[in-house]
This record gives sequence, C-alpha cells and structure tokens, in this order.
Amino acid sequence: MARQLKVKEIAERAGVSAGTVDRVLHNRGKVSEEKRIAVERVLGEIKYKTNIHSSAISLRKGYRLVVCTPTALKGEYWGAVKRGIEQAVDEYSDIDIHCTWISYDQFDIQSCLKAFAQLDELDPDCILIGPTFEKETQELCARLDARAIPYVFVDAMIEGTRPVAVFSCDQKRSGNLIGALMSHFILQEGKVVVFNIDRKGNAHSQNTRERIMGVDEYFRFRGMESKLIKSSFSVDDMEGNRKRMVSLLAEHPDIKGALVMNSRGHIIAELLDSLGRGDIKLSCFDLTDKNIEYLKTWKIGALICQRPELQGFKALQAAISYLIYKKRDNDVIKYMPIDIIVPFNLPYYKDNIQNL
Amino acid sequence: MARQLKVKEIAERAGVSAGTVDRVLHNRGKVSEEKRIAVERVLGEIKYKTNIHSSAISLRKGYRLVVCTPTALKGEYWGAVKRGIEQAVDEYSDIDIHCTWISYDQFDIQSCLKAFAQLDELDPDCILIGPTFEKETQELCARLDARAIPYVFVDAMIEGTRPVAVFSCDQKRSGNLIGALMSHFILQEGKVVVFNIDRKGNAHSQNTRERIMGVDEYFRFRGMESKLIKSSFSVDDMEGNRKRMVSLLAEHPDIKGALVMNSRGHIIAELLDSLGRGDIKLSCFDLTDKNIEYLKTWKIGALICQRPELQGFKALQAAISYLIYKKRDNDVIKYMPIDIIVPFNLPYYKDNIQNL
DNA sequence: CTGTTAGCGCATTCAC
DNA sequence: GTGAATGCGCTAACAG
Repeated sequence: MARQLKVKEIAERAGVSAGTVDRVLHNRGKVSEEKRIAVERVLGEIKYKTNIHSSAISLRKGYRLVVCTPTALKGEYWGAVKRGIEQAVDEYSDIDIHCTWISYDQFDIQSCLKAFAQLDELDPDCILIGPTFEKETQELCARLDARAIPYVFVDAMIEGTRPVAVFSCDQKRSGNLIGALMSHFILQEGKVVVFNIDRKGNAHSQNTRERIMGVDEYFRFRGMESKLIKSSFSVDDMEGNRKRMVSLLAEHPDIKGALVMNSRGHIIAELLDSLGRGDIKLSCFDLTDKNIEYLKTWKIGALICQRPELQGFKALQAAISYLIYKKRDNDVIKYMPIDIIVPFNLPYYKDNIQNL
Repeated sequence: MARQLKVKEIAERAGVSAGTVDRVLHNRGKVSEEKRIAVERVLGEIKYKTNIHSSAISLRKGYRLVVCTPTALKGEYWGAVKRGIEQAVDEYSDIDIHCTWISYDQFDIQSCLKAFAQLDELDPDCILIGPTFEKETQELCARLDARAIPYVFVDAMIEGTRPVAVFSCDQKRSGNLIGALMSHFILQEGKVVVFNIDRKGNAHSQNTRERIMGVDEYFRFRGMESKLIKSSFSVDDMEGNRKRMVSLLAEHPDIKGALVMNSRGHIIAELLDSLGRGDIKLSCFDLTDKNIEYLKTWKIGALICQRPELQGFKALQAAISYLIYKKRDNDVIKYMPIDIIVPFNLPYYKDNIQNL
C-alpha cells in the first residue's frame, strides 16, 4: 500500500493549487465545476484522510461553548458528565475552547426555565444540553434553531428538535434489563415496587418514562404484570418518604423487591435499611457516590449505568468536530452501552481512567 | 486563567532559545546547568503542556511494530483485540506505523515457540504480545530485554518480565463475579461444573488459573465449596467431549450449572443443548460470535467480558507513546472494566463504535 | 474563482 | 552548548 498523498500532491495531480483542493475537501464552495471534478477524480483514485494534527494546528480559532445541564455535583450523575466534558476540553487543549457552565435543578421546572432564559442572552458557537423537561427544551431548541446556534444533547433525546448529536442510552432496554435482573432476585416469590421521584411542576422525565415502559414490558412478557406496584418519593422530604414507605409496606406485605427508576436509589436503600427491611432486594441506576456506598454493603444489589463520563466526553468532541467541519452525522443518536455493576466489578468502573 | 505559553515564549522569558527549551523539556541533555535551571524556573511558574498536534507533525518518523498474539480470527476474542489495534493504527495514521502480524495456536505450545522464534529474527521498534504460556514468554522477554526491544502485553501480565505496559483484567475478580452470578442462577439447588480446556504441552494459562481461583474463593466464602466439580474438554475432539459430558452428568445427576473459564462456552452450550440439558445454567467469558449466538437464545445466561478491542487499542497507543517519549508509566498494569453481558444489553456492546 | 503565501507550534538540523 | 533556520501538512488571508 502506497504512502498517502498530501494536499500539495493531490493539487499537482489535479492540475490545481493546494487552496483549491482544500476548498473541495471541505466543500467551502467557490470552486468551478470543472476544477472540482478534477480534484474529486484524484480523490477517488487514492484514499486521502486529512492529517488531524496539521489540521488542528492550522485551525487556530477559539470556540465558545455553553454547557447547560442539571446541577453537576461531584459524585453524582451530572458530576460524571461534567468530568467527561472537562476531560475532553483538557484533551483538546490545543484547540482554544472556552466553556461557560449553566445549571438548573432537575426537579424544578422553574429553575430550568431560568437557566434556559440565560442561554437566550448568550451567543456561543455551540451548546451542550442535558435536557430534563421535554416541552421546555423543545421551545429552547426552536429559539436556538432560529438563531442558528447548534446544540448537542447529553443523556437524552428530545423529539421535535434538531441536535447535532445525542449521546444517550436505550432507556427502554435499560428498563427491560433492570426488570429482568429483579425478576432473578425475587424469583416469583413476591411483588416489586417501582419507585419514581416527585417533581415540581411537571411529570416524569422522558428517560424515566421510557425506563418504566421497559420494566412493564418485561414483566408483561413474563406474565408477571400483577407483581408490579408503582410508587414515588421526594428528594428532600425524608420524613414524608418514611411515612409513605411504612404505609406502602403495610399495605403490601409481600413486597420482595424495589426498583428505583433514577439515580436516587440510595434514598430508598437508607430508608429500607432503617426500617430493618434489608430483605427487600433493591436495584437502581447510575454509579453515584451514594449508590456506591450501598452497593458495597450489598444493600443495593446491582446498578444499571450508562457511561456518563463518556457521554460528556463524546458530546464535547461532537460539538468541536461539528464546529470545525460543519458536518452532521447521519446517525444523530449515539447509544452508549448499558453496564451492569455489582460489588465485584465495581472497582474497575469507578474512576477508571481506562473508561475515558 | 491565562493562555498557555508556547516554547518560544518560554525561551524568551528564560533568556534562551527555543532549541534549549526543547532540550530541557525532553531532557535530551547537552544543556548547561545554568540554562537548564533558568528554563525550569519558568516552567515551574506556568503550566506548560506540549501541543500534541505540533509535536506529532514535527516528529515525522516511522515506527515498525510487531504484533504477536494467538490467531486472531474474526468474531473471536483475539479478533477483537486485533480490531482494536487496527483501529488505533488507523486513528494514528498521521504517524507512520508499520505493523507485522505473527500469530500462534494458543492451545499448542510448539506453535507458540515457533512464533517466538520468528520474533528473534525481526528487529522492530516495539512488540505487542498476547501471551499464553508463562515460561516461554518469560524466556522471550529476557531475550527482548537483552536486545533492548520494548514490549507491551495485551490480555495478561507475565511475572518476571519488564513490559512497557500491560492491558488486562483482574482475572480473579472475574472469577469471583462469574461465581457469584452462577450462585444466583442455581440458588443452592445443585452443583456447578467448572470447565477448562485441554492444552497441548502445557498447563492452563495464567488467566484461566486466576479465574478458577476466583470462583473457588467465592464458593469458599459462601461455604459452598462442595458444590464445585472440575472438568475439562477439548477444542477439537467433539466426540470425546460428548462422551465425557455424558458420563459426567451420569456421575453427578445434581449438576445445575456450568462455568466455562474461557471463551469456548459455546462448545458446552451446544453439547448441553444436544443432550437436552438446557436446564443447566451456563456462563462463560468473552463476547465472541459463537457465544453471542447462544446468549441470544438464552442458552448461555451471561458473558463476562474484558474489552478486548479497548485493550488492543490502548496497547498500540501505549507502544507509540513510549516510542515517542521514552517514558514508562509507574502503573504498568492497566485494568479494564469487567463487563456483564446478558441478552438485554448485548446490542450496545457488540460492534458498538462508542466503545472505541 | 484561483493560486500564492504566510503562518500554526514544535523538533531537528547545522553552523557557530 | 547554543541559537537560528528550516520543515512538517494544512488552512486562511490576500492578491489577482
């Protein structure tokens, strides 16, 4: 296999200049039909791939990005996403990337609206969005589309929008999976509560809804629908949670398992623990510090995770690559693997630099 | 935070030339004590990080690598490792990397010796080794050390050698994990056979031994050692396997589960299937095409995997980075995550480009 | 439209 | 030892 030709050599072969080849390569226009064809002919004969290094080094332009996600606390889900983004910024430090961070309370729609209003005031090259509320995000995106500001979603797709890319998981599959795991744990012996979180001013997030559909689907498939009980809890009212839990357990003495459809399983773990109901098998989503704590002591049986760092990393990467090459990939939605984490494989997921 | 200084600016501040700064940065020597200190002082004040792009572009040198692993068939474990390596070569195509591939039969020690003998004839810049036989690999490495040829291990560490880096999994943990999974499947009801593979001219590989230790450890921990039965099978004598299996099952009618300590679980799956013993729960290692086939039909319950593509990718990366910067990382062994794959999360592991 | 040219930041000559 | 000069491959700016 021959050495790869360089721009200059392609230019020679096509009887044009390097500048023209560059214009054709990145279809920046301003090339006559004739010359374009000449260049494309040469390009067709060989396999050219632009040298990312030379490219990056010549492209000495800065990019202003805004990242808008639920509050990214260290050790929580969005903290991991943030880490991934920061890691990517760091890795791309040769490109001058300036990030502005804006966050909102994912359980409070007003807070989200306020954050989105801030976005309207800014004029970045691209926005990374961690969406929660469907309608509000659609409205934001309509405004961004109008202003021709591209955006990338992390964690979830929002229908009716036109993102450059989306990094997420197949949430329904996650639901199937956690349902299947739980059915193994409880073994037809009793019932399973499916917990959700109370939100201010809006229904469940898209992701949560899809996960629940996945659980339902699995239990229906197994002919065990009647074993599912639905309930919810609050992220801040612990006393209320306790009361609800006590009456729930009284009402359904045959509860053997609990699924929390988001990352707050640790709240239920603590509650069950304090009520002396460690016999109830528990499983939830995401490798957060608090979940890890309960996973280690087997109070959470398994965690279903979706590579938040990688999502953040790839999202930043996608934004930059779009800004540089203005190319949209055909497959907008990129699915991450769904990881199953139990105490034994925990150490090699947590903080593992190999995971990017 | 201020913009990062460039070599030229550092040179100015230190009152030296760019050349000198470069010599200090990569301690290539030939710098007077005095100037070195001046440069290091400036370096201490700021945070300099060399621009990998400019670096890569200036460093216009080619590298000759040799990859020596068990035969890398598509759809099998080593095929995945190969894919990862090729992917990395592709990604680094700006650097001129030339790979020579040498393979051996992992179940035949003579074949391995022959491959290693070939290595002695070559004079590459670095070798990527997928080791199987411990003593033979140690001997090879001693010769490589003598010839000052650096090497990287993929898949397993071999004690008594000095690799630049090793990409592997904590195999004992994998054993713990598969043991724990199996104990969930069979639920104290019956016994578990642990299968291994017959090898020509040597005992089990290091990885296999560690995995078995992990299973033993877990069952001992649970006070269930008596439930384990050890057996083995051949990769090519199917008729012999069938006979052995029949007599094994006759001897132990209470077998409820089977663990295969390598990637050849599909052989046992097929055998059990043909014997009408689909009731025996089966689990093994690695996401190979044949295992996937049985996983999809639930004839294999779960696969334990160790990111072979990523291992290959990182190994190539480590080799190049060592060749360029001559720096050895302190943590030679890099552990990959241990993935649990069941039918539900299979699609997002298999061929998922997001996994690198 | 098109060709020429001047860098980008670093590594490596090669004189001094 | 040391600095100045050159080039890597690509892109952007500019003159025509």
